[in-house]
Amino acid sequence: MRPREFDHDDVLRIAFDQFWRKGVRGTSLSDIARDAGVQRGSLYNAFGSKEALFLQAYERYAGDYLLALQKALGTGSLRKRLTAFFDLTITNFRSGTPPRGCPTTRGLMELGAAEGEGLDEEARQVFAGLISRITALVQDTLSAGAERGEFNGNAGAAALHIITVTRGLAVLERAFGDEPQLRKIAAHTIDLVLGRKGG
Amino acid sequence: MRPREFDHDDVLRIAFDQFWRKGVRGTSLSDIARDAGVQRGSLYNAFGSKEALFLQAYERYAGDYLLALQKALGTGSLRKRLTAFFDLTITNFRSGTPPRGCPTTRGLMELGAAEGEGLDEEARQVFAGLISRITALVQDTLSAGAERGEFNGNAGAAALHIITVTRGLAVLERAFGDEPQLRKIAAHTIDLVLGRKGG
DNA sequence: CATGTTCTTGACGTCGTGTCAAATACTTCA
DNA sequence: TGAAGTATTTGACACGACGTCAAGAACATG
Repeated sequence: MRPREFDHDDVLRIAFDQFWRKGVRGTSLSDIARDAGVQRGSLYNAFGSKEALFLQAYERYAGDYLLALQKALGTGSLRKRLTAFFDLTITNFRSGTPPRGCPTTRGLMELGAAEGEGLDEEARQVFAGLISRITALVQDTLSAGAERGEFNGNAGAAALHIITVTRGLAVLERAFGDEPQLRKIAAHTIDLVLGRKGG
Repeated sequence: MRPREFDHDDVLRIAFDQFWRKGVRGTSLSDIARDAGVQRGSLYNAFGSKEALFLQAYERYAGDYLLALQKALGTGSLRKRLTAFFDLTITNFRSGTPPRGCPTTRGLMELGAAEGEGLDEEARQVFAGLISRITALVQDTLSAGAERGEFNGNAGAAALHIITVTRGLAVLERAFGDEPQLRKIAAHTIDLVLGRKGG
């Protein structure tokens, strides 16, 4: 056994950074290889394909992202929690250091990756899994809020609604990039779901 | 002057159909050329690039789509109009004849097209323009409904909210493909915006 | 120190985009 | 009717990216 000359996780981080900054399509394995100081062939040997590499990098990110969301949803009044949730989501659209006019957002990266063919099905499932887990997180938060009398309504439906708005915001961000407006929409959504009390 | 041997609009239609079925990335100009019975070079001569061709095909589609939306938003009670609007939007996600497990939807095609680099900026603007026009349409409908007492609230904010949900549905459709659930979310959104009266 | 397994390396094949010059076909003007 | 001019078509070319493969290199194990 000959040991790897590079760190698996380092490459994953570097790859994700590139995918995020330049988009999946706009990032070649040569770019990643150069940045990571690794031969291109080694990447194929270690990960199999560009898409498999993306998937691993994405799943790694998804884990971190979920933890952050969980934290944001864990303190304060229900309204505060939801506000923090939207804040984190919107901030995340442009976190990092995007280049000139970069329209690529983490919030929709997986769509760019799946566009065309290839790992479509697998990327779809990974993405769907992330969405589901986020929805569950929000739903739990709403249910807990309901028990404290901060919300009355269908927690499942409301959570689904919130997640839908969240994904819609990602699309709008890509089209307009207007962050203040996104926050207005988010606030409005919270008002609608919570019934405007306290707003 | 030598006249073109193919019809500009025919090619646009054929190209859009391919883009829709296989995604922008998954469609090569060779595919379109073969389907249209045109030489690949002629496409470059006539349209400039794959992305320019996509943009023209997309703008053509956008015009048709807007007309259909306008029609859907034009009859019945406000609730009926919004329901028709969401129906058309959701149906449009999968209209046509997608191949096996096709995850590409018209609702997000432009994102796949813009992924990476190239015409990013231009595609973004075209997409943003379409979103804006749809938002205006919805807002007008809400304002008209408000005058008839069917809605009271901020028509602008509500329209933005609805459009956001719409784009979010497109993302969810891509992730889950579960149409019944999309319709539930749509109905819930209408309830939230209209205040659940009559539902 | 020999052996074997895995990783690395560089060359190759394929496909897709985009460019270019030469050939072609049509219009227009004489 | 015929010649000139112009835009289109055509096929070859260059380039970059993904993916494969065989040969060489480096390490663990006996």
